[in-house]
Amino acid sequence: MKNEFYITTTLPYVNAAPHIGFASEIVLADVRARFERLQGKEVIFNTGTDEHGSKIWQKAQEERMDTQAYVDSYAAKFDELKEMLELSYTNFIRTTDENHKKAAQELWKRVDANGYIYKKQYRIKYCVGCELEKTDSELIDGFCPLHPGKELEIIEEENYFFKFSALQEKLLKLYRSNPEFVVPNKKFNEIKSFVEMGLEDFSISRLKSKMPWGVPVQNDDTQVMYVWFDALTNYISTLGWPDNQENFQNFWGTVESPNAIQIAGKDNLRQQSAMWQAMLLAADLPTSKKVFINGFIGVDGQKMSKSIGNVISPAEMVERFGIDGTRYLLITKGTFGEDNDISWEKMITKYNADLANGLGNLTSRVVKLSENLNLEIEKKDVIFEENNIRLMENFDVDKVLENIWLIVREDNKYIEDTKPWELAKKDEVKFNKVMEKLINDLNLISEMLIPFMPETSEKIKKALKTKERVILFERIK
RNA sequence: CGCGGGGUAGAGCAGUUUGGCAGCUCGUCUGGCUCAUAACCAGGAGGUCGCAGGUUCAAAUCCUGCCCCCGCAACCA
Repeated sequence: MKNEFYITTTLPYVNAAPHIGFASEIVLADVRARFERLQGKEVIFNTGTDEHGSKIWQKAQEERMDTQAYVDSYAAKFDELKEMLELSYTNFIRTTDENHKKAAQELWKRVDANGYIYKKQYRIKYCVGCELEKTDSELIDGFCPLHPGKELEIIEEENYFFKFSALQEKLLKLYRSNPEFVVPNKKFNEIKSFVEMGLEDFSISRLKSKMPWGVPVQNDDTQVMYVWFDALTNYISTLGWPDNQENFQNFWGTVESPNAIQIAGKDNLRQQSAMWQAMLLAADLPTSKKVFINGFIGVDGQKMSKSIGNVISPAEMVERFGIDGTRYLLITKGTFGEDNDISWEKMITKYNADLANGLGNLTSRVVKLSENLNLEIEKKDVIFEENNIRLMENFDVDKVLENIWLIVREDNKYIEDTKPWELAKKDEVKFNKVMEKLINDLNLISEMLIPFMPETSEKIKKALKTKERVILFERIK
C-alpha cells in the first residue's frame, strides 16, 4: 500500500477576493488530507494562486499598480484562508514563482518536442467599443451586445497552438481504462461525450506586445504563454518537477501508477479532466489518478453574483459561525458534486440544530453528569469503519458526518431512557456503566471529528478530561 | 433536432446505477423529562414522487412522449 498521498485544489485566479465556492473546495480537500494523515499517510496538500493573464494585467493597470505588487496583495488574501479556516495545506504555489515558471517552460519544451505545438495565424474579433476581444458565443447577430451596430474589427495574430485534437484517442483510452477517473459519474459522462464529439486545438500563447504578463515562451521573444497552459503546470511544479524526480514520482505517481487526486469546481471540468490530462499525455507524463468535480453554491435559489448582491464570503461565515461552524456548514451543504443552495437562514437553522442543540448540548450534558467521576477512557483501534472509509474516499463526507450524528442522537435518547441523574442517587454501579458508554461514545465522536472540525475535537477531549463546563457552539439569535 | 442538470410532505434534500412497504433534517401539533446551551425524548398530522402512456406480480426507480425551472455552449481563470 502506497504511503504517499497527494491532493490539490485548483488555483483560484486572483482577480477577486476568495469566495465561498472556493472555500468549500479547499475545506473538502483539507478534510480529505487530514483524514489521510490519520490513516498514516504522508500527505502533500497543494493549493496556491493563478496570477498571470490579461485580466490581471488590465486590472493592475486600471488600479495603477505594479502588476507584481497587485498579485502579491491577492496571493496574501488567499493565503489568509489557511488561518481563517484552519487549513492544513503543505504547499502554496504561486504561478509567478520562479521554479513554477521554469517548470511551465520545461513542460512546453517536452510537449513541443513530441510535436504537439505549432504556430498559426489566429483571427480574433475585436470590439472597439469595449476595447476587448470577443468570441462568437458572446456576439448577438454578429454584433457585440453592448455596442450593437458597431462593426467588429478582425485582427490577425500569430500564436502557438496546442494539438488538443491529436490527443482525443489517448484521452478516451485514459477514460476507458479508468472507469472512475472523474467523479461523480454524470460529470464523467459529460466530459466523455465532449471529447468524443471531437476536439479543437487551442491557442496557448499571446502576443507579448499586447499582453506581457505571462511566462515567456522560450526561443520566441514575441510571445508569452496563455494563462491556462502555465497555470495547470502548478500541480507538478509544486513538487519540484522536473528537478526533484523522487518527490514527483512518490506523490504525483508514475505512468503505471498515478497517485494524484484533484478536486475542482464544475466550471473546471474541461480544463482539469481533459485539457490538463492531454497536456500531460503530450509530454509523456503520468496523468492524474482521479478528478473530483464539485457543484456550485447558489444563494436563495439564485446564482451568487455581485450584481444581485447575494455574495457570501468565507470571512463573514467565520465571523458568525466560527471556524468549525463554517467548516461544518460548508461540508454538509449537500451531496458532493451536486449544486447546493444555501442561505443565511438555512445555515443558522442547521448550525443551531446540529451544532448547538446537537453536539454542543450533548457534550454539556455528558460533561456535567460525569463531573464527579473518574472513568478510564477506552482506547479505540479503529476510528473509521470500512463503510465510512469508503465514503471518505469518495468525498461523500457529508454522509460520514451524518453517521457521526447518528451517535449524537442515539446518546441523547440513551440519556433520556436511562436517566443517569436519577441513577447517580440510587444505583452507582448502573450509573457508572451508563456513563462509561456515554463518555466512550463522546470520545469516539471527538476522534472522528478530527478531519472535519479539528478545534472542536480538541475541545471535547479537553472537556472530558477536565470536566469543565464548555459551550462548544453558542446558539445564534 | 446544440449539451448537461433538476422537478419527491410547508421548506431544504436523500433515494433512481442494481425495480420490492416513500426516507432524512427543519418547521408544525400533542405529550413527556429536568442532567443539559429555553436545550433533550416520544408520538401525530402532512406526499396521486412534474404530466400522460407503456413494460412488470411489483415503478420515484426501466422505456416512450410532453410540460416547467436552471446552468453551459470550447481560446470565458
